[in-house]
Amino acid sequence: MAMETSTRPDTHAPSAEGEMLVPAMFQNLIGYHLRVAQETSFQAFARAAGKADLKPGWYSLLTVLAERESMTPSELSRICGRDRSTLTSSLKALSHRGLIERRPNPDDQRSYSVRLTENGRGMQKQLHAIAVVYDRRLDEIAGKDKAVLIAVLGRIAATFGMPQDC
Amino acid sequence: MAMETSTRPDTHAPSAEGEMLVPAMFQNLIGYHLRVAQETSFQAFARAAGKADLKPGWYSLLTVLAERESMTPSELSRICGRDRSTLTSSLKALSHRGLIERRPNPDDQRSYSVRLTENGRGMQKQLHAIAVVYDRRLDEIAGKDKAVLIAVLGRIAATFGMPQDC
DNA sequence: GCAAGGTAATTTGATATCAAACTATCTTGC
DNA sequence: GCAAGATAGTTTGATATCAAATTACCTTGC
Repeated sequence: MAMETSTRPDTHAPSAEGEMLVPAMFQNLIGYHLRVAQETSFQAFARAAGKADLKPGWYSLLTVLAERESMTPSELSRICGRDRSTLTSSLKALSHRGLIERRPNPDDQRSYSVRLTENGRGMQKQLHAIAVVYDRRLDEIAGKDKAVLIAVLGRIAATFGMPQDC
Repeated sequence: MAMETSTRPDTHAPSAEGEMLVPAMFQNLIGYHLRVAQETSFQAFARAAGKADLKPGWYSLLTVLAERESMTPSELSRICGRDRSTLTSSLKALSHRGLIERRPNPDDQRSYSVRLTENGRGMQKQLHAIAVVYDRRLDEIAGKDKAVLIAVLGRIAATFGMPQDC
């Protein structure tokens, strides 16, 4: 079936049973392959991070914060593509653990801004290191097709990532 | 930067604000683009399905069942890549709504098999129709790169989708 | 200046998910 | 046969997510 698995075709029983044979109806659906690839690779990252007692879900939050002096929850929500109500609890946890700090916005009593603490920056760096390791494997897998892959994925995100309707 | 966006560079204000500008640190990470592309495109499908009062999460379950006379929950779990405990509640809901039926396995009292009912088959067809519509847009976006895309995604899934360790 | 409507964050409620503990049953070794 | 261990499914507990409702504050039109 083409697709040379390349690495060790016989050690530690890699074939076996579980390999998740693709249902025929999904065979030709990009969405299916996209989903499976994303889920499996993210779970690998999450397992590695979890083993080091790091919360994989915090990675993007911390990273986005690492690139800006400070942001409001709503800005973070837009950039990370998570609902504001989701961020409420994440930010509560991050702040509880001293990874971020909040400070009131003097111009708007409803709002506040968050920024990384030193600890938060440290955790971001650790998570980023793990992410980079996993992404190197993705690089190898993509090989010469990396640029095409990223371009296509970018177009998908741009097309479907619009506000609501279309 | 190569990657001719091709389609309408100016109509209906595509730039605007919300476009989720990619954080610099993620720019070169395949995993990031993979995640965003998957999430946005799946959400589009889920919204469309939800509007028709169909549960998008049931799609893969029903589709897998549509291709086999019957299966046990454990087999479904392996094929769909969901934990067995997750399936317990899904199957309860599906069966509650008359979309599947369970029948005891005479050879093993612990187990049972599930199969689609006529209604279940109908719902699968409706969901599949919606999925196909969305996938046609993915096809357009991928264009000539579709084969490469699917191949790379397949390799990613195969690499990371192994049992546990490596 | 004040009422009407908009916006920021939170709370609440629903769903999906996994992992670990549990129950019931089956299989194996002896 | 029967005890020990494996397996099928479920339950329980934790987390992540969204959507809708809520509260507090801001902005605008007049």
